[in-house]
Amino acid sequence: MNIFEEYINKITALILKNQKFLKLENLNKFKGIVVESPPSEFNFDLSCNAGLVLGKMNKINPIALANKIKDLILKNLKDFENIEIAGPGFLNLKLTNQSLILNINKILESKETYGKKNSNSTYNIEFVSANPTGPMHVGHCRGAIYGDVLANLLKFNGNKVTKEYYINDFGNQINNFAKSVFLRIREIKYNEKFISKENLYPGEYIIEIAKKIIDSYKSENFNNFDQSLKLVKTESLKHSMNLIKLDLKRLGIEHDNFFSETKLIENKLVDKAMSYLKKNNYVEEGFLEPPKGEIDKNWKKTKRLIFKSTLFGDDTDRAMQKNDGSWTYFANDVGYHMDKVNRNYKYLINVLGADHTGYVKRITAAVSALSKNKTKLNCKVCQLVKLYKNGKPFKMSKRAGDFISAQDLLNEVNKDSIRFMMLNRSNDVELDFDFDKVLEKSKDNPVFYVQYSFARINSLFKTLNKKLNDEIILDSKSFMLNDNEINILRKVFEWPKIIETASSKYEPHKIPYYLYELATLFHSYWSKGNEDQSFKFIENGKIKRIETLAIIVLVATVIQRGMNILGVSLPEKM
RNA sequence: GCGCCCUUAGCUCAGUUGGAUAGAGCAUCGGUUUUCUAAACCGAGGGUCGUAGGUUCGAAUCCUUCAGGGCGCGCCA
Repeated sequence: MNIFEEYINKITALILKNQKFLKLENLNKFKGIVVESPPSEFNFDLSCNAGLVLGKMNKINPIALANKIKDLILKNLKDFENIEIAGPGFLNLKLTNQSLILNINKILESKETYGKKNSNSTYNIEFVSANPTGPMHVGHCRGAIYGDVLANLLKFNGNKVTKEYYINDFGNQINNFAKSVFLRIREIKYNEKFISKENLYPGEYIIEIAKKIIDSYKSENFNNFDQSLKLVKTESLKHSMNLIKLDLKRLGIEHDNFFSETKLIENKLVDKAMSYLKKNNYVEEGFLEPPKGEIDKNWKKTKRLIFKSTLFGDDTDRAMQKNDGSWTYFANDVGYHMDKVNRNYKYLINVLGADHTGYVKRITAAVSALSKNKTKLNCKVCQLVKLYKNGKPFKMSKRAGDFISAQDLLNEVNKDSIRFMMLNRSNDVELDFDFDKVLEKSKDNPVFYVQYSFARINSLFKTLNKKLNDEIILDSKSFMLNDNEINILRKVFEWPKIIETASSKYEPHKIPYYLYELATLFHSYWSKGNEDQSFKFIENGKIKRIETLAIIVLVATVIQRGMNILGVSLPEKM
């Protein structure tokens, strides 16, 4: 249930029925008319801009029109005890106690599903897809959490979601990775000094992987790289994917499907995609202009297969083949996305890091071409994470191998804080992540703040010897909400709207913001009892007013739903 | 040179299908604990929404200009 939706429907139906009386010729499908919550200083439950919007369309004074609509509503709908015209022509509406009770009961009944925006579509979310040449670093965590929470959110609404990881286990970097492991094996086994070179991976984890391989293959001599390549490669990949999966698990993330680039090629999916695109004249042999950026001495103007991605909004056409005629990384990815398209998802989402911004247009173009514009690929880019420690920037350099891994982070900070903090920003702004702040147990740290409100609620129920899901019966004769309660209730009414915008725009960060605001209202109400005895909830071991209990259960319900979607735990006691 | 993102209080940021007096947290200053968890609460100060135009009853939000910051710009992955 969504109270705003409910009343916009009632009000627009009423206006439609009385179109002639209101002298409205143009309704334009009520575009732009909304019911929302008014700014808190007005002390009303709902606000509607019908007078403003329809007034403009029909050239009628908005305040006069709003007044007429007000009379109509009061005469025909019994839900409101008071309506006022405010500002340039807003209708501010106050619900009767009767309808407040009705709406509270609806939420109490819907509990598990409160806020759900019913939908039954299918989604594929590709996220993380970190190169399997080493463990995840902190930067990967942001996209990982973003993708995971997006999946939770879409699932909450009833969609089928596949969480997918594309393993780039093909190409030069994997060979370099295998070579690094091979040389470390030689170092351990034969005391050959490992000399770090440009294309090799220096990290400590390479040694760990080397040791594991030596243990598992005691009879192997590892004398010749070419001979050992296949073994070392598969084994190294297995171990580093395990490292990544372990990190993901510690973050509370589990993918449904791991898609291997090597298998993609073995199954000739790229060739299939290419022949499809050729048939439609989206790919043909040709020449490209040299790149505009840095000069590349390996660049050659030779004939090769070109994808005409400019037909689908890209800035330039893209090469599908390298100098030696083999497929480019992009061509492989096109093959992969052909497979995704063929799996018939309604929506495809790719979560990318900031360093892949330049990739968005071409892959989006590819999906348009592959699906004849039927499947929409949406690429969401997560901006950089800037690390701080003691308020000072913490630099990472991948080259020297001194980057901060997800493990380092997880060893210092618990998963709940990482998840909440990484989501506490819109994905398209840079995020400052301070190791120290995230460990603080105070209002600075929003995770604790929200968790604490839930712990307080639980402690209250413990004192009352009641359970959160015990039935609550409100008596309409004596029903009365105080200012704190009505403010909390109005916030609770907004929850479905938060879910709706967060999921339709793929902006999960709205959830932590909202939960923080809700927790603030609750803490504020709670603390009132410290200043004024009469605001204590409990007297002689019993709740003073049943309304208070109802409101508090609503808060707990929404916090549970919200934190569940965020994948952050809610201790009952802190 | 081009593309994407960003510019809102001293700091970090919410707020964009155009709406009411632009909001939080931190920091600063002042207050609250015999009684349901002070990991909390209450109060005060703090703004030319980067610049200049435009669209209209109305713009932080839409369009254009310019400036500043970030990321990227391969036939690497």
